[in-house]
Amino acid sequence: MSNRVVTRFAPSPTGHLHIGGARTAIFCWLLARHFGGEFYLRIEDTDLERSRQEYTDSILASMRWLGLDWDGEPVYQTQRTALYNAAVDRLLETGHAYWCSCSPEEVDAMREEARAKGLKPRYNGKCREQNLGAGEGHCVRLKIPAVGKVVFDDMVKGTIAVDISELDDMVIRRADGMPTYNMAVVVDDNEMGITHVLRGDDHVSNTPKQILIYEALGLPVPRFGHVPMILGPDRQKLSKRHGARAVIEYEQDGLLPQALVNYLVRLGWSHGDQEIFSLEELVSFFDGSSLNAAAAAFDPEKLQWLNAHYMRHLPLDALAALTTPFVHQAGFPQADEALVAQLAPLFRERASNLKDLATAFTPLLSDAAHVSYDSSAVAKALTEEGRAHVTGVCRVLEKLEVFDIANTERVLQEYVTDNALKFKQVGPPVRVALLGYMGGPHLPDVMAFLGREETVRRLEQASNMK
RNA sequence: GUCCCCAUCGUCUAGCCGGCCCAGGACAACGGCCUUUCACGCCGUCGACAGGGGUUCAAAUCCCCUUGGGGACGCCA
Repeated sequence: MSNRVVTRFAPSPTGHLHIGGARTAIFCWLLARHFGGEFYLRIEDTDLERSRQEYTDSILASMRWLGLDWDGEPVYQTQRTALYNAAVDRLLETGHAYWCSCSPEEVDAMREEARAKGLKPRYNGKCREQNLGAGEGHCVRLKIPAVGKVVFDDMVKGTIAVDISELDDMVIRRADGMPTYNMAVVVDDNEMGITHVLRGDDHVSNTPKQILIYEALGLPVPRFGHVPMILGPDRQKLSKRHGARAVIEYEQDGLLPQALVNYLVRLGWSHGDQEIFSLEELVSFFDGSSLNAAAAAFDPEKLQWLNAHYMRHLPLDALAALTTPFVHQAGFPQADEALVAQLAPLFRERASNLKDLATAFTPLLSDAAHVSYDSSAVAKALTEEGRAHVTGVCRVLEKLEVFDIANTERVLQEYVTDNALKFKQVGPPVRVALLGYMGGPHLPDVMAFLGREETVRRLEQASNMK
């Protein structure tokens, strides 16, 4: 017996990859990578109505973006009906399953009746001993044991026991011949050699059902682990109201994948007091323990903080490469990576995502005529006196031979000293004249970037304002 | 309604096979320092063991109940 670890992530392609799914994918991936095992992808596309190829593509793209590589080719459930049917037939042959002719309406009535009595709504086993054969509208049900308990040791929640009286003879093959979810999952997990099933909390009640199928089939039962769902900031179920939820949306907002991964992993898992983890560290630390059994609320602010952290620590060329598309999107299609690499250092500590970073470049990339001036900043800084200083500074700057950071800084300082001023009197008006708002990078950095000609143009433009 | 799961600062969490915890870290908030603005960085403040019973010399840590939250009860996945 080897103790290899094989995990899988099994999304259904009915939407983009959401952060909840992304987190369980990350956990599964980490578990497999930590133990040097395998990680597979299975597309659960048996719901023909809602499944779409574009969503499969989107999910795979998000997985790649997050850096989660999978082994082999993704498995598609719609291509494996033969496998499921063989298993159902086997169950029929061994007497572990039976044909059922009850209509959905009849079953509904049974459930209603049970509920009315204060019991768990269940199918009452009407066709169980009928020995029906295949027939129009007949489905196949699993014949579950009459009494007993299903017990399993959950990796995150510990021992979970459910009495069989809580379960009923579930449908394993629909009247249309397609296997039901629980049936397909068991067949696939077994066939794919999955040893550890890590999935969302919402599946705990499916687990006893699946275990019953494993047992009827005489198959080894894998290890299960159910991670709690992610709640919204208001501790309610995560929904559209809570803003971006799909991984692709975070990507479009300019988040770094390592920040999202780091954030998501820390939601429900911890390693002492450590907050920042490289992927390598995660792989070495994550062994499936230390998973939190309680649900966690999603905190956009902490995500933002993490993202800002990663942006500050990214090598400049990498940051520039990632930011450039956002700069194009912000309306400057001519900007290249070299230009972005010049700008990024001036703003990277003031932005918490790539999109904001790119947007922050706007005043420097626009020409003088298109700088947008913040009216309250103008009112406050470009007073008559302020404009006089702007003019004064302009006069000395236009004479500067070498227009670089050191020289502009020196000249600016000299202007202040020579005129017995305080920097506070000069800095703000010049800043607003150059950028249009209060805030942003150091003035010499801004001037050096703009160059003498553009700097002078802006200063003159501001001197003549009003 | 029935069953299952969960419960430490506003949030993520450490601690949880009992004593080192009048509970530690991080985000946020607030205050300060740095500073040519904004930001970064640094320092500090505020802030929690849901409630009640047990067990024990000793409980955030073990047990029970209550309350609160979540999930599931489909021929969806």
